[in-house]
Amino acid sequence: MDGKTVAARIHDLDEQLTAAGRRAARGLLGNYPLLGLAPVAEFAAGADVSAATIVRFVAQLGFKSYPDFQRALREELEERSKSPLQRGTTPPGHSGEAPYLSAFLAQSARRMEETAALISPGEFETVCRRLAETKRTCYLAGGRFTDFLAGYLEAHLRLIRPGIRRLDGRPATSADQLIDVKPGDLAILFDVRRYDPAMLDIAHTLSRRKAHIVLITDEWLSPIARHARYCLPCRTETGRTWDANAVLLGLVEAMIARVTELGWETASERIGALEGE
Amino acid sequence: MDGKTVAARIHDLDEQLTAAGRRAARGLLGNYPLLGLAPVAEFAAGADVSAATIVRFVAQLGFKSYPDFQRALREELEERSKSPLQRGTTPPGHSGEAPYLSAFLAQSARRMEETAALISPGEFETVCRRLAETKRTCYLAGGRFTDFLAGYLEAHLRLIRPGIRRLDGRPATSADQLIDVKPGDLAILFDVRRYDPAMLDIAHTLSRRKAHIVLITDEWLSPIARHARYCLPCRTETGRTWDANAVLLGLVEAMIARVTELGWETASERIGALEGE
DNA sequence: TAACTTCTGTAACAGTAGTTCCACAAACGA
DNA sequence: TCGTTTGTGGAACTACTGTTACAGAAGTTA
Repeated sequence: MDGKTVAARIHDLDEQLTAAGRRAARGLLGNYPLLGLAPVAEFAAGADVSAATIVRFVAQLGFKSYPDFQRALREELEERSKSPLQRGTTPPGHSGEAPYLSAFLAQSARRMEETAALISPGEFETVCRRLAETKRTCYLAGGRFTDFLAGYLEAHLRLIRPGIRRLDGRPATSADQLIDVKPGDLAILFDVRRYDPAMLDIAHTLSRRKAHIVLITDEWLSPIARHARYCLPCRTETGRTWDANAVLLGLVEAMIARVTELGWETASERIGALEGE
Repeated sequence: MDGKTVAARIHDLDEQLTAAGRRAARGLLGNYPLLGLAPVAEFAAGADVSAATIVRFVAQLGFKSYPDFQRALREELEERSKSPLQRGTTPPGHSGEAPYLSAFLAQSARRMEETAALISPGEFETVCRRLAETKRTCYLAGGRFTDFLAGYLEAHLRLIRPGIRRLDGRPATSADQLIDVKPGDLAILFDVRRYDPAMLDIAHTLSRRKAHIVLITDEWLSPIARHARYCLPCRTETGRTWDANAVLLGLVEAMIARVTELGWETASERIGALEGE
């Protein structure tokens, strides 16, 4: 027919799709283009709609029959395999306007890649190794918009190893929570700009007790950096009202993944217990 | 059947193949596996043999029917698209050990870009518009590993507009929290795999009360999708123990950014108040 | 709330695909 | 060279898949 990919056609329709049609579209885009190469019944089952809806959907895309649609998918797949450097799932042939979401996510993605250049691989590895050792207690804390990161990391680390303690942000209670800190204990602190004075206090205390601080921060570096033994900065700048904390979560997930690998003996049992709960 | 690829099976037969069978084999291997996904007649034409030969060839490979053979090819293709997750944009300048963090973040970045293709721009925009309207109450809830996302979104939305309510996960209390829900109210639910039954319950209740559900989920779609008016799926698959939830946070941040823009009159005052606090 | 419009799934239909049979052609052995 | 065996393609057959019509459900508007 014409040079448009099926995926592009789907995005062109977009608004014109009905509820069930949209489910079909999602199903296809979800595992593209394989679901479309299956028989109608299977496609329908996979997208949780009826076969009739699939046929209507395909007709709406501009194909005169289902086999016709499948042929287009196959040809598309053939083209793609011919030019191996076909990156990005969004071909540049997109018409006019730049979709807000694509642009935003692409920017976040770029920040994420830049972050890899910002952090020394060796430092990252060392931090993960220290986390995988179960001998020392590990403390976690975050500020106003980063506390949830501490929570996320805590939830996963608890599955992987014992000896995890999370500090809540209130200065009054944090003092109590820090009494047990021993020299050589690990503390992971999150602090991004509009840096939190309470976090700095905690860092001071930890430093005085000779804990080893791992700081996860932004490219401008929290004042805590002076007390930190390890420092993992992320590129968060967006030029908008809010910074990109998704990059921090990306780093956290990388840590979780690496620590899971390193402590797999311990972790696998514990995770297994979770699955069977 | 078994784990062998079709290509491997062909090589196993090899000697046992007849002249025409070999032509079929050559044709298939020539543009693998696309020719096998075509109808028999086309496969036959492409390999320059008769349709009957193709059927015999497929039977020889150990498949009990042609559709069965095609299913195997599709599954194989699916597997193949899952495995090259490791192909990081590894800069060649790095000697020695593989930079784990770079590879990981590159993968996350890639998932983020793919997510843009998965979500319809119009749907995203519509959801943001609805969020920027301050007339309706907006409810938020998340599951085990996604509750923090609801929390993050809540914290920001509260700054932008009034009428935000977060539901906690406990079934006992969630019922109480839902009594005030009015038809047309918005509810943003997070649910990723190992889908949370409690979330489904909440979705049921919301659906019964005619709330409009916005579902943020993974590419396999939570069962809540059936009740959702808007559905925003993210690519989270990593092939590792844990999925990539950073992508979800990326989406959430995009929503926050867009809603901030749309409701700037209201938002700027409120944010100003925060700065000066 | 009620009438209207639009959408969606079920079930019957029709067409096309995959399958099988049979006759012929080719290769091999006597 | 002839008979036998094996491989191959054409054509009829069958079964399944894609299609379509219809009725009920859902959503929308007054």
